Amino acid sequence: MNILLVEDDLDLAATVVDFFELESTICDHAANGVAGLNLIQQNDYDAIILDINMPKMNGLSVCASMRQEGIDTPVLMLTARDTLEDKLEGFASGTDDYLVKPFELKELLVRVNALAKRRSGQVEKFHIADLAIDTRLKQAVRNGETLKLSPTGYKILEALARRSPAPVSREKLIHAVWGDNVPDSNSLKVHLYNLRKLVDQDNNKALIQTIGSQGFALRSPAD
Amino acid sequence: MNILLVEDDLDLAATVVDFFELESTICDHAANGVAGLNLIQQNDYDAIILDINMPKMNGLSVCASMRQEGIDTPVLMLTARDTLEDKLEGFASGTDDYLVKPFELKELLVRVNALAKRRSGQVEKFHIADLAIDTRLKQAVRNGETLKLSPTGYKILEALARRSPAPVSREKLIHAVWGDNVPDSNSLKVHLYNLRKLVDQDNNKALIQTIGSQGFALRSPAD
DNA sequence: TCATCGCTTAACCCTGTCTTAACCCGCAAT
DNA sequence: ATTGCGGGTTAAGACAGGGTTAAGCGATGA
Repeated sequence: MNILLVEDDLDLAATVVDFFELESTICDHAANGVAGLNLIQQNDYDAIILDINMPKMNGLSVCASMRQEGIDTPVLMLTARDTLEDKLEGFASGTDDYLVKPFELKELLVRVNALAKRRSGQVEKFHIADLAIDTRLKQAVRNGETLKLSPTGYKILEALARRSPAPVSREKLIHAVWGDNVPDSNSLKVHLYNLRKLVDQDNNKALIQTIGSQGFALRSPAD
Repeated sequence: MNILLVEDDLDLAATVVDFFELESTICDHAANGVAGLNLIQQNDYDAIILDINMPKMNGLSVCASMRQEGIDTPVLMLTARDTLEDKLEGFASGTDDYLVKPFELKELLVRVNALAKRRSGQVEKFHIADLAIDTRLKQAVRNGETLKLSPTGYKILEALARRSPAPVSREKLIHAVWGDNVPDSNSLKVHLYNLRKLVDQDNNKALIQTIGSQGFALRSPAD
């Protein structure tokens, strides 16, 4: 991950940068608003932490400017100002979150992570062996090839992936696919059969496994 | 806008609901976690406010469950618990923001708005492959040529672009174009057909794609 | 006033998908 | 040995979702 900290208190900045690097997050730093805005325009960060009180250009202006330019990177404002008016002003200028100093580093971390995760489109991706499922795009890829799944087939696969490597009972699967309108015959069997053909046929490793009278699991055979 | 409040303190709930309705935001209410989860599964809210301490099912479990099912609606947790551990636990279960009681109604409002706004997007320009959309000028350009879109056609294209490359459901598209005054027949089909003729006809790459029973997506075929 | 444009509507068709009902097998319990 | 059960495999028909067309209507602007 790649974030930017704009903060004129150099001690604090160093602490924050170090802390983020421990979490294997690259953290650029700018010591004033103008320098920060330049970096924002040149790079594509996953999130930005903005101090409000800064020389040259304050955080509110930086945020408003970047929004004006159409940059929608998530912003978290960091400041000692804690009145309601200050917060409202912050959100009015387009910030996504507002944290008051003094703060816990860990809280800053989880808040920034939450912002960044959303930005990437709540990337919910599953990887089971060489199978990748993208829940946002509603598609699955195995061996670099996008699988041509039917709508129902995809739903079953996603439900399996969500619980992987644990087995999913028949009832859970049926509920995941049909909700409460359950078809009255062995439709699920057939869908599973077809799904297996698409997912496992061209491979020596069968990922869709039948577990006793428990249900089905998506995992590599070794596990 | 359409949000959900899950809160067992009925007095507080009534206050919040009233406050949001003043801002012309429809605010559903559930008095416990189980009821809340049901509403979440049945409806598509712009944001959800979750109390943590509740009978039957606490807010953390509600949040974790909905995320498990792939519902990525923004969540704001509301609670009297203010220790760092509590907050970390909240974010670990998948919340987007965390506000400690007692709180100012206005702060709740702007935070919820910030969460909801991020979903609808505040970006002005989109680029999907060789297609460029300018939401300010309300026009789209492909291969250097400005497309002669009808008003409705443009609205559909913009709605698709905002979620690109993820698919957009029929319902979402209809809502984006007509709001609540929904035409009763297959108007959307026809508009999509016409839109495809304008956008994709002169190109080998068809950007407007049909995704199973999920909806439609704007993305290049390779993805 | 007329012409044009865009929107809605209702048909129609086609294709891919879902359901259904078979039949098959192996295993375990009787 | 037999029976029942859980699961796998097929194929056929029904069905729905989506694509395509054309006609009519209202609004808008010349």
